[in-house]
Amino acid sequence: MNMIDDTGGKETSATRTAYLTLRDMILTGALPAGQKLKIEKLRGMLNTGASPVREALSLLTSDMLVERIDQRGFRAAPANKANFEEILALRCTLEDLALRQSIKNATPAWEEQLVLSHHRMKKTKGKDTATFEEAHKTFHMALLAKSGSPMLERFCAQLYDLNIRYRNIASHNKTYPRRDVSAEHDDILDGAVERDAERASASLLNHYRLTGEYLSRSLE
Amino acid sequence: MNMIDDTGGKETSATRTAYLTLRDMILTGALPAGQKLKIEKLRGMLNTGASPVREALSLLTSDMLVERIDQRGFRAAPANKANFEEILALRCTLEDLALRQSIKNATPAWEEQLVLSHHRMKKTKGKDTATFEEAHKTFHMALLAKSGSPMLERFCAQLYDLNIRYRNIASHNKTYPRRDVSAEHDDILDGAVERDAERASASLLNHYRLTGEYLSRSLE
DNA sequence: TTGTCAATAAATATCGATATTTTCTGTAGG
DNA sequence: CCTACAGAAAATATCGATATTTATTGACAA
Repeated sequence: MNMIDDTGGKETSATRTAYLTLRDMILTGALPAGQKLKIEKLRGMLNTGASPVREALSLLTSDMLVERIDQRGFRAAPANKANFEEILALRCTLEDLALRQSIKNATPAWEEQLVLSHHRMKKTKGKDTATFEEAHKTFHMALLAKSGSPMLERFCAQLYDLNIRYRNIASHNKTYPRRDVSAEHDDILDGAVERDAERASASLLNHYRLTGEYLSRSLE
Repeated sequence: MNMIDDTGGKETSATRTAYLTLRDMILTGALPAGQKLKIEKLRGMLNTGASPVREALSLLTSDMLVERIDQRGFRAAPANKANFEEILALRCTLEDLALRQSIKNATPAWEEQLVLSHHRMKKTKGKDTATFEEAHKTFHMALLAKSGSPMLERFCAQLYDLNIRYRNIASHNKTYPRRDVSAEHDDILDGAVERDAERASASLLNHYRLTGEYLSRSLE
């Protein structure tokens, strides 16, 4: 089979590769919201067959990143202000819930994982965006990791990604707000480590709403 | 092409047919929880090709009814007590939220749709289970229809189906509880129509928890 | 001009055949 | 007696080729 990877070391299926690539392209905006996703074209980009592409797109449906219309193909999920605000509101509700439960179920291991992922996130400060984004997500998910409800965590992760997508879409407008995001993260961490649900939750929601308000404005 | 439907009137794709059939089989328990879903076998059952089957299974992943493990196929989502209780808890949280928002956004049209779907549900009392179940779901979803958040409604619908699945799985144990489900529905409806969020929500959660407790016991 | 409809072009959906990978099984070595 | 491993069998994943469906175009009649 002919995959670009002639360095020898690939271990994953064509479907998975296509899934990850397409996912990334939609999240970063390389594939614009609402755009028709034609199999032939994607098949060319990823140089793979039609079946893996179709399957990857079907899978992306779960993440609400792709819409499927029977008999007339796939398209990148649309993006608009209302949808963004819906995501933000849901996220606040669900993460608040998950965070409080996590604090209730807190263990030393959880706490240490928190400190660790927070530290690692800080270390990525200078590096490229993708590296930071990954560490950032890891930190936020670590906060929820003891909610005791895998499904709730899954919902949160899904909403997190959708939110990132809007961040990427909006970041074309260059005016970026210069607030102290790092301090906000510290607050959340401190609240969680001290098992102070009120403080942790307030910091978290504040963190989301500040970004949210800014993004919302750039989506007019 | 050779589809069983020789009455002439089919309008839907093979993938969609496969999706609906498989979905139903998993929800009713015809395909037991945790079971390996072999393409060849399913291809035989549905007499269709491998592609529609694969695609249907990928789609069912969204509904958390099927698990996909890269390179080693699909299986029906597992079922156990912990998962059931997780679903129940999430459902209570999310539907409570959605119902309160719906009442806040209530309109005459919503109210009338509620009365209508409730009436229709009552009329299915004697008929077969499938007919009742459909009307029952319609009524419950109508309650949430004005939440203002399509994604929230989608989550609720998803959880609703997962719950039904457990009902079907557990119903093998014949001892069915004889409570007045009809009265419970009336309570919810009354609360909603009178825009009494407290009452409606309390009735709804009571309704879920009563069934939940029973089901939980039969899942030992 | 404008709307309708057939012919054409494009894209999706599906099939059947292989290539790849995983799982199973029995055997030889420790 | 168990463990590791080669070979066979089974199942998944993928390809390339068609059948079907939807979208487009352009001619013709109102």
